Amino acid sequence: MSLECCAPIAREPLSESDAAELAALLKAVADPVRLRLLSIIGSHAGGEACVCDLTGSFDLTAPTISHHLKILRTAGLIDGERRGTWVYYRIIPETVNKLGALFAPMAEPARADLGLAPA
Amino acid sequence: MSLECCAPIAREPLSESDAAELAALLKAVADPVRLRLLSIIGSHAGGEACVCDLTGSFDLTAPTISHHLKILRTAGLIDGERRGTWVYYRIIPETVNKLGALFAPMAEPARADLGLAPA
DNA sequence: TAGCTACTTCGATGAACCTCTAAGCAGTGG
DNA sequence: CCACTGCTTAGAGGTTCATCGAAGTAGCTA
Repeated sequence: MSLECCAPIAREPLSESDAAELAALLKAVADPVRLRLLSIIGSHAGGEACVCDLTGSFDLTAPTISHHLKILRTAGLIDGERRGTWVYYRIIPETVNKLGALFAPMAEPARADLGLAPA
Repeated sequence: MSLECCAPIAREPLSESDAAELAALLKAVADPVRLRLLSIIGSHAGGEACVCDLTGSFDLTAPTISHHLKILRTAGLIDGERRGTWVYYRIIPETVNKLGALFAPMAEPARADLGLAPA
């Protein structure tokens, strides 16, 4: 899937393979814990956060957090790097932008396209 | 959740309740079949499509398509209306736009915010 | 009324998923 | 070398989910 994968969702029918790839990406963010992980990492000072900054925000065990981070990393949404004792995660903006492009703002009525009503 | 629910994902940490609501919305689109259903409905002439226009595009039974349409409708992504024999579905743009706002384009480096280093 | 088509609801099955505990790996420091 | 902390991997248990066949509802037509 290229960086600029697909037209906005309502522009033209998605191919089966594009839909599969986008669905996999969306499944990675379709979880409240992972959504909050992303937002915490992305808004953290320096653009990155170590796992120790994350576990405190959840009533979950460390292995569970690690599991969610792995899913985000596998999906290409974040990248992790070990520096000494700690592992730091950072958002990969290109992947997030792909989702933004998919749901790019629609015109509200979406009916002008048809020549139905000039008014 | 208001129309303009949340700041972009990487701007500030999501609240637990916002994350839960957004995750529910994302789970509705995190499926290749539903993604294609949305794109077919949205790009169909007239901005709407009847179920009979949809089933032909999938190797799935009618109950399964109906199941996916119900999930999209429950999530507020589409709206259905019966006219005579057929049922027509239409995208609700406001809900789609909510997702677009969540993944609004990020600046690529995202490090200028810190005053860490101009160079 | 009866019959036909379009679509939805119901109930069941098998796969995928979130969470945990236990155990393993990496790095630091006595 | 041993102990300790930070994080990940492995395996298990309970829940959710996609899909199907069968049955139900809604509308048209004769």
